[in-house]
Amino acid sequence: MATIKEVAERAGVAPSTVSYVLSGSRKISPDTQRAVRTAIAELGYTPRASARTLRSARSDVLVLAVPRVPGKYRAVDGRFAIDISDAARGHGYDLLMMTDPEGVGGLRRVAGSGLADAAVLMAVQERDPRIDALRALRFPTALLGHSDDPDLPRVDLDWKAAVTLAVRETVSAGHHRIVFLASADHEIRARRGYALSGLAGARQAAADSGADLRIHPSSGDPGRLRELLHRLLRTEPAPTALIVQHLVLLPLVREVATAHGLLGSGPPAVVLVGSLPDDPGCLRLPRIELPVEQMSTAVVRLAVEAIGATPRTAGAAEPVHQLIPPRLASGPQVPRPAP
Amino acid sequence: MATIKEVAERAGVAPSTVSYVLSGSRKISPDTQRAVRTAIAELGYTPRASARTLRSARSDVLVLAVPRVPGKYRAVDGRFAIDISDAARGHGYDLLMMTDPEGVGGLRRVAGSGLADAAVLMAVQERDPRIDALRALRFPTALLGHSDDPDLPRVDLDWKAAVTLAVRETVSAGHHRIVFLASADHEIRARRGYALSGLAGARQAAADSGADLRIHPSSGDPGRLRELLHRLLRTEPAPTALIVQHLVLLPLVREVATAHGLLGSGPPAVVLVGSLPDDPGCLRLPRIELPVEQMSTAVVRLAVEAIGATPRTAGAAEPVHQLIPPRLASGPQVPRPAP
DNA sequence: CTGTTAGCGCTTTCAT
DNA sequence: ATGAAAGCGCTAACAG
Repeated sequence: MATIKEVAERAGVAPSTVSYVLSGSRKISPDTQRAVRTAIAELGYTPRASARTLRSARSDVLVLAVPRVPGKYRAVDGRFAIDISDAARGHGYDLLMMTDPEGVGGLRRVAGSGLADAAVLMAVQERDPRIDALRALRFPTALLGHSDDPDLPRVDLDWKAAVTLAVRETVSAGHHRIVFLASADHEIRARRGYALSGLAGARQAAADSGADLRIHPSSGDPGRLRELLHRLLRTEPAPTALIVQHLVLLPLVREVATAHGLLGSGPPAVVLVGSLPDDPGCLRLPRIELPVEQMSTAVVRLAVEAIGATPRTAGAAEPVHQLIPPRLASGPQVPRPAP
Repeated sequence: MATIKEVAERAGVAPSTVSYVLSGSRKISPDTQRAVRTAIAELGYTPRASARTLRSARSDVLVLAVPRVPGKYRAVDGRFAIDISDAARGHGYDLLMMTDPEGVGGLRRVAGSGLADAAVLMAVQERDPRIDALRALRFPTALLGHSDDPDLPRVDLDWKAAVTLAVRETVSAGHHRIVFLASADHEIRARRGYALSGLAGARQAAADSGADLRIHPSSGDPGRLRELLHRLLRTEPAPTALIVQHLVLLPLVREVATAHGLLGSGPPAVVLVGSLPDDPGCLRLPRIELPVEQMSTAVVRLAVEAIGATPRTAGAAEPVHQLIPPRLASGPQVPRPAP
């Protein structure tokens, strides 16, 4: 409601002085400071974001492109949205959601209109059209998740190391016959980064440890997955531990694992890779969590840095590719196999 | 990059004409239209949001206040954020997240700065300070969830009817001894709307149906809840069905229910109230889902209507309190009790 | 049917 | 240490 002019009048100074008090970019006498601050408080003045943005060409807003598949819902998306919003506030930015039901148009509009200063792209696919659109606009961008694109800064969990770590922990607990339930077959066919890296990690861990690691893609279809799991766990000699990267159907996995004695009254011989922090469904299982908060902080930092870098230093330094090292969640340990 | 002036020059018209072509608020000849649209396309022109907002005092942005409890995470919040973003786009609005780690300051700043035109408040508490702040600014607001406040439009699931429906369905399937696991005791003590309404629904359903409905608050503590559930399900004569409103620890509930034979190879005698749509953890259970999409659409509509209503019709008509009627999710039915 | 023009509220030179 | 004033890009009232 109140404008900078009204504040200035009430404080008996020029509008520019009020502006300088607010921005701190000029030395102002203590007396004037006090007068201005009093007037601001009395009028409940808040600067108009639009005027400030129009003038300064900075909106202090980031836009988050959330992937959206109608009918499907991935809990991880909402979780990142919230954590990234927190991280953005920590850098002085607000976060605008772009759920993009209209394809790439929404993002282009927000970027082109100056509504946001930079974009964070989630769950990037190979040859993502959103990347092309933002690049065409020379819009500062940071990626969350795997991507082929070598030019943009990005952050991801080191999925290969994560699976390797899970296998290593399971082997050191004494397990020799282990099933690794990898990402779903459709994710592998789509060449998703986490899916391929997970597989690579499993293969390497198998070679390194010499354990009998039975690697198998999961399935997005509950019926198929149930059948598959029964088959894998029934195989003789029976596996004593199960490592799961495909967590979407975790309840089903639990059910089958329970039937085969891997879960029950004793400590669970099921290890999760990439679970959501604080997910009550995972609390009692040994696991490597998706470091959502850490990844959010990191990707926001990259996006903000890209704002300063883009105009002048057009791709000067090499882009940052930040792989977060996995950590075993504190709490439940991988149990030794039954004797 | 390009401005309206450049478009105008290229099309050989005045800037205002370009503006009118864009807004459609004036009749423009087909020839001029074409020339302008061509110029827009060639230049890749996107109007500056800040200039438009400064001029028109409308930002076409809604702000969503997401409640945030450090260390806790409720999957439902992220889900609503995404669905509300979709709904907002459907009304021509973008959605700004406000995760409010700084308390109520962020919301006040966004409202006061004109960054957003209206607010949607999630998970409103009794005597919510955010409501006071927004009311002081006369900022258009709509609420999602229960609230004491009678003055603001709001949307919620009709939790009382939901629990009543769950009980009715369970009774008509032939169950006579039923346990209702209500919200957690701390939620009831905090007088959360969904908790109290759920209890009320259960009491009324018990009275109406004459069934042996054992109503009990849940617990947020896993250890306590496990013990409680064992006790409730062990009581003789043994209950044949379990209705659950407290879903946070559902995996634990499943575990105990399985041990008592309510879940297993046969159809599940566990009924959920307020589960998230598409949650793989709930797919096989009979349930009344939280109608997230419907609620999101409704609350966005109320927020948008509040924008038009506030300036002139200051609280003219009575505020809308929209209770969404519950529906049994298609799919699994409540099974008859074992003979 | 189209053009001219006056600001919206702020930041930032330039001037003192 | 402070003021004065230009102008960011757009919309809408006014003027043909």
